[in-house]
Amino acid sequence: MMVESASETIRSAPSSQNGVGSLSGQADGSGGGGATGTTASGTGRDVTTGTDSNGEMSPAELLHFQQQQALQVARQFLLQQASGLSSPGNNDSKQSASAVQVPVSVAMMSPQMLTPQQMQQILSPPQLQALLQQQQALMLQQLQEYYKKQQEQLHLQLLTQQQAGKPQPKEALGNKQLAFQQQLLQMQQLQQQHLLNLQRQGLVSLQPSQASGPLQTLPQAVCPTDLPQLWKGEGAPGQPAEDSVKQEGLDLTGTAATATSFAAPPKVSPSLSHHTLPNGQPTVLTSRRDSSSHEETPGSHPLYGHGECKWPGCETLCEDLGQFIKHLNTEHALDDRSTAQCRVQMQVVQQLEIQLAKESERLQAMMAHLHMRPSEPKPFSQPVTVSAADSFPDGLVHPPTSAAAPVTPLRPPGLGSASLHGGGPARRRSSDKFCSPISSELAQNHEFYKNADVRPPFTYASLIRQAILETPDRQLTLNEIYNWFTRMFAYFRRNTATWKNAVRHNLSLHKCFVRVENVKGAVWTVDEREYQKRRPPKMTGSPTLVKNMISGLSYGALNASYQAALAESSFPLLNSPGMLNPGSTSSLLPLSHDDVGAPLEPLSSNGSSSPPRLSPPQYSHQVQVKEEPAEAEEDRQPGPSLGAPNPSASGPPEDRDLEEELPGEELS
DNA sequence: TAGAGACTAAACAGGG
DNA sequence: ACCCTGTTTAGTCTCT
Repeated sequence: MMVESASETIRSAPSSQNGVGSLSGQADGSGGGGATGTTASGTGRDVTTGTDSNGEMSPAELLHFQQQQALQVARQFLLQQASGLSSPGNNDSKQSASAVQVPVSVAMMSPQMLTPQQMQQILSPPQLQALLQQQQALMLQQLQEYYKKQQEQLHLQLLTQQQAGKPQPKEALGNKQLAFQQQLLQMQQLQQQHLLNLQRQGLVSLQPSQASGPLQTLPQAVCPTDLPQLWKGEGAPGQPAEDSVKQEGLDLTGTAATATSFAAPPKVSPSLSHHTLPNGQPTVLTSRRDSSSHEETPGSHPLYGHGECKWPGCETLCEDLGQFIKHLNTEHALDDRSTAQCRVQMQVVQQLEIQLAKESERLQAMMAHLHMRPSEPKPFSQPVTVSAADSFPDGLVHPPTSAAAPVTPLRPPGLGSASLHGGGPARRRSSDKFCSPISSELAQNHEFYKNADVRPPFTYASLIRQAILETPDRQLTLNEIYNWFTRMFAYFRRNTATWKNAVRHNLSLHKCFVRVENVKGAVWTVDEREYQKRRPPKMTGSPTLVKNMISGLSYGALNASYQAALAESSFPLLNSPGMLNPGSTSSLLPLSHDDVGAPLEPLSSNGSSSPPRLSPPQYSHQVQVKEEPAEAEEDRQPGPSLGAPNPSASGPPEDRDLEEELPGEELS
């Protein structure tokens, strides 16, 4: 009642989320990256200019200068490319084509007019990589030089102060250190933001090693672990941190709540902002937003969502953003604990990056084995016009691009074509039942769906059936079905009224669901024969299917949050003609057919207990179950629960599906 | 463009 | 009266 009505009110969220999505989509597509980039560096400059009074370039300015320099070099590079276009001996026809067509027009323009996006379209991925790596190395070098300079200066100051025999108050000394450290941290932040911006614009696709390189060098130069010691070493124990917090507090209180969302975090916990990949799904969901939140959702914070603090392991409830900011300042100030947590988080991210690299490699091998020719260079030249926001109108999964961009066009497991359309509860018409086998998909991505607020790309009917079949006696009450939904899918922990209604509707509507009066009440069972009838006899090679096939190849081993992270960068690719043009589609068809046919869900879902083709005995047995559930419960072997993903389910089932899918379809 | 499938919303009824 | 369960209808969207 209350819950229902409450959720009913929440229901309006999706529709509004669509609006948000479109908004962010605009921002993303129409130069949001550039906006974020300038904004990021802008805030950085605002922050830092005050602290640098020695006439030298502030860190922010230095970085800004570096960015400009990078752009200049890139432009020159482009001009060179444009002038040397007469040699179409490039191996990659696509790349050469894009390099030939665009630069000619681009070269007519003033080089300064080139935007990163344009460069991205013009340069081939390797070129971009090389270029940006070069620039990053340069930046790094200069930053380190700057750091050394600052350090020397500081030492000099300290020496002179000591020699002067006037023991400067500890606090003053500490404040100097503090300011210096702040500058360094801001440098890191700015560098990070710069890289993020570049990545966000698709200019950089850092391999894990590459990503960890530049990003880590500075933290190593100014090791985060040293920070607390620095704080404590120079000033009174805890005092500097307190001061800094107070300062931030002043800033926070001084600025409107709208401004706090962005001004506060980097300053309050610099080391945190250095790793904009906080843990877990919530952050993944919001971290993309954080780049533009100051533009569209001023009242948000990457570490704040659903009324609670998303700091790893915190989950403190905060009523509003202001309270959260307070909480952030008090509980997550720059101290040993926070620093340690950040380091842990950093390691988590690195591990994920490594894992991603491995899984990507595996995927490529798999796809290559299946003749999908995946190892083609990523079509970077494809303008990334399909914003992730379009793909995620609900704004739920907005993975950060700060992590290494996926090498292969991956997508989150659960996001079939359906999610491409409306996302959220919006129309997600899809050939869901043709999607990858729900059972294996669920088994492999169980954790993903469980944690990520992503709508599963399955129909209600298939989900209900799955829920029922997962139980030993193949029957569930309505409430148990509800519970299964909420247990298995984070998505269904919201909007309860909507999907529960849909579940009931599906149960009643589809003949494949049979209601059986039990002793305790009514239970629902699945009439597999009817269910199979629902399946159309033949598949066609629709793009949807191909997409589903791609998702069906699945990435079960991937961490859920990282899978979500993969989603964003993969969607544009999936939608790009380069990936799914008719030609490639046709080449994919055979496999897609197989895999898509795999939705012979009974096959994989029930493994041993439910043969691929439902033999009449099997069917009758199921009918029996309905009538005598208790009895059947005993002689039925509890089939491999899909909810508990078994490792074996990830491999063989696919093969089996591939083999038996066709005959299965003839069933109907 | 029509048809089918799917989703959402809502109304209604019966039982506890 | 309220809630849950179940049925039914209607509108809409997407895909073929």
